[in-house]
Amino acid sequence: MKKEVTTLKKIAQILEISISTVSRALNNHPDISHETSKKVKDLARKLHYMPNMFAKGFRQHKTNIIGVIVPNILSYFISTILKEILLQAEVNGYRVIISETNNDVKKEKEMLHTMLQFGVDGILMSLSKNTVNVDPILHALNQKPLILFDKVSNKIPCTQVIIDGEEATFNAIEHLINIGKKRIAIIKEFEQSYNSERRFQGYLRALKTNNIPIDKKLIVSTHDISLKKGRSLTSQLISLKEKPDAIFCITDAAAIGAIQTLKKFNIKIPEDIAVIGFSNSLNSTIVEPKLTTLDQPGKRIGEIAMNCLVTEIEEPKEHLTIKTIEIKTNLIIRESTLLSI
Amino acid sequence: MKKEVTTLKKIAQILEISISTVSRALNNHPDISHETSKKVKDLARKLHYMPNMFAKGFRQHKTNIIGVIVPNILSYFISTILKEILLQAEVNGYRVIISETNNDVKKEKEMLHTMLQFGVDGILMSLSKNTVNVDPILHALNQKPLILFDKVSNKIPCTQVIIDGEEATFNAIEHLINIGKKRIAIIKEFEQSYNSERRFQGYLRALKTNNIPIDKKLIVSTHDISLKKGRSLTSQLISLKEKPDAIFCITDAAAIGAIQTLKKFNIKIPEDIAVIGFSNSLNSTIVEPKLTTLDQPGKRIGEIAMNCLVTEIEEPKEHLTIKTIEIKTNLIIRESTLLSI
DNA sequence: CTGAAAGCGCTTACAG
DNA sequence: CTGAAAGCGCTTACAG
Repeated sequence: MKKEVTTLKKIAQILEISISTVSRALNNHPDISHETSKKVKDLARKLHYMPNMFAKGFRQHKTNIIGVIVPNILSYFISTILKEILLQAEVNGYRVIISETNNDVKKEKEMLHTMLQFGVDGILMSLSKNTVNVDPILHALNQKPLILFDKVSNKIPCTQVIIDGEEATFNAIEHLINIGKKRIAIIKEFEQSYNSERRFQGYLRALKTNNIPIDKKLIVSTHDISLKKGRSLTSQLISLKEKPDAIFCITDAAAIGAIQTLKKFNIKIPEDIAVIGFSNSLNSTIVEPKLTTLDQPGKRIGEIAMNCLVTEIEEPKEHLTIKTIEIKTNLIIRESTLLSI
Repeated sequence: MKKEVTTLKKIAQILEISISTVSRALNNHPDISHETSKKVKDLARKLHYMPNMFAKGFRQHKTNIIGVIVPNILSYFISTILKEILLQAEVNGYRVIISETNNDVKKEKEMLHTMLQFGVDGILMSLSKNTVNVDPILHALNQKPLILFDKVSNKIPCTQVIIDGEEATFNAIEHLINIGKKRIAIIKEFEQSYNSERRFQGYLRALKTNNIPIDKKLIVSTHDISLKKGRSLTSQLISLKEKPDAIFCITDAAAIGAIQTLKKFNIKIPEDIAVIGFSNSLNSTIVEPKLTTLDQPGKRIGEIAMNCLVTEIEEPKEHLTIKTIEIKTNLIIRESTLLSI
């Protein structure tokens, strides 16, 4: 079934010239006469010649493959980033190998290893939730260009591309304050989550800037932020003696859970309690009331990360240094905070 | 910056044995003495030896890379399939290169070409919406195992893995009939969509089986099925003199659009008009009322497609024949058809 | 049980 | 302008 493949050798034999000449002709080497070059190219086309990338990569120590490692491909935000990475890769002539860790640190390490072994030219990576020991990553970084995005770590001296979650949250909280909210709760993850912590810092700064006292009862954390947890933590918040008048959730999923619970208890949104999420996911326009949320421009992240990687592949850096690129983002105001004051 | 890499040669030199022996020791060749083998393996570990997969693949004409081509990675259904493909690939020792066509036929052809050139061992593919000329695919199929999933074509003699959309839709329509609906509308795509047509056949069969006359006014088609189109086509349907009492949409997105429009016009769901979608997407549980929908087991599709591909890679088939694997699926009944009769 | 050698398909410094 | 030859890192048939 499998067809015989055309090689340089075959073309050379038919044309009765050397393999070197064929190779050069096909690579537009200036030395080759126009005549020869044309002859070779015509025949190559006719025979559907396809260079064997393996031989080529092997020879040139460049594979034009980049590896991408992400925790979970099902996340819409991650998909958006991947989509842009694929596009940019194509534009720059790279193929993309994707691996998913499912937040398993052991797998993460293995995948990093496999990718290096495969000779990828560089790696784009979003850390798993539980990555504590960064040694495997440092080891990889020593061998090939590596760039982190979204889930990053300041223990790794490389380029890192993230959303400016601190400022974004700051703006979201100020928006709540502007519509008259004073008891603003936050549903976040535990401390080990870098993104959650940045957002929490924004929350704290906004309260401080506006002279609103911090009430620890309004700060609730969970290990795995999700729609369900959004529901249960909201139940917890509304059973407080002094209820919150707004809830900021560090993900849309949790915010949707919050909305569902508030509706169940007939609490008016946003009059009694306003809600803000983070992601601008598809769902945020499907829930009722429509969710105010922070945009998460995955496209920008993917674009910048990929372009940085291409640059580092082509011009390897001498010294490893941490360089964080923070992308500004916008608050998208919808019904869940739309108060006619 | 880049570290010196360990090769067989280096290990051989240090141990003062031949490269062949090192290679055999590492590959557990039975000939090698236990002692030598241990010595080699220990040193290899110590030096972090990683076989150069390019040299290996090049030598063995096997890359352990498979290519996946899909129209759009942002679709939740596609992501689910990809997730399972990645998992199965890992289990079977394959790496996965993913490309996205965005329904561009020209790109589809290029990607197919690039993948072959890259020496993938096999290809998993979901056709773009506009694929008419299947020659490039037939050409690829002649060179490497290729399996289609979800978006398939009966013009291509290969294994194809799909949802049984005909039966699924048949069941959905019978469910509507069982709750007393008689004027059942369908929102579908135009004829060139294979999946849409299969679902439409199920619709027709269900009506026929239950002696319900077909009313052409209740059959509406669009080129690009979407939430927006769900809205506008629903407006169209409810402006009919004889309104439908149920709407079946071939995607969840369109069904959500339908629900939004019905609510806007204060039409009761499901009492006045019931709605069913297709996908069991995340959104289907977020809309209110929650959407009755057909599950689309992406996991099963990914699993079966990948396993078929691995089989074909390991035991190439002699003759190319079409073989369609249809996966049964379930109706998930939620509020949008939950009538207390 | 081990080694020398050929070869996978390609590129490129060297020679002419 | 063109060719012969080496070499990328590995595997394996052949010989001992």
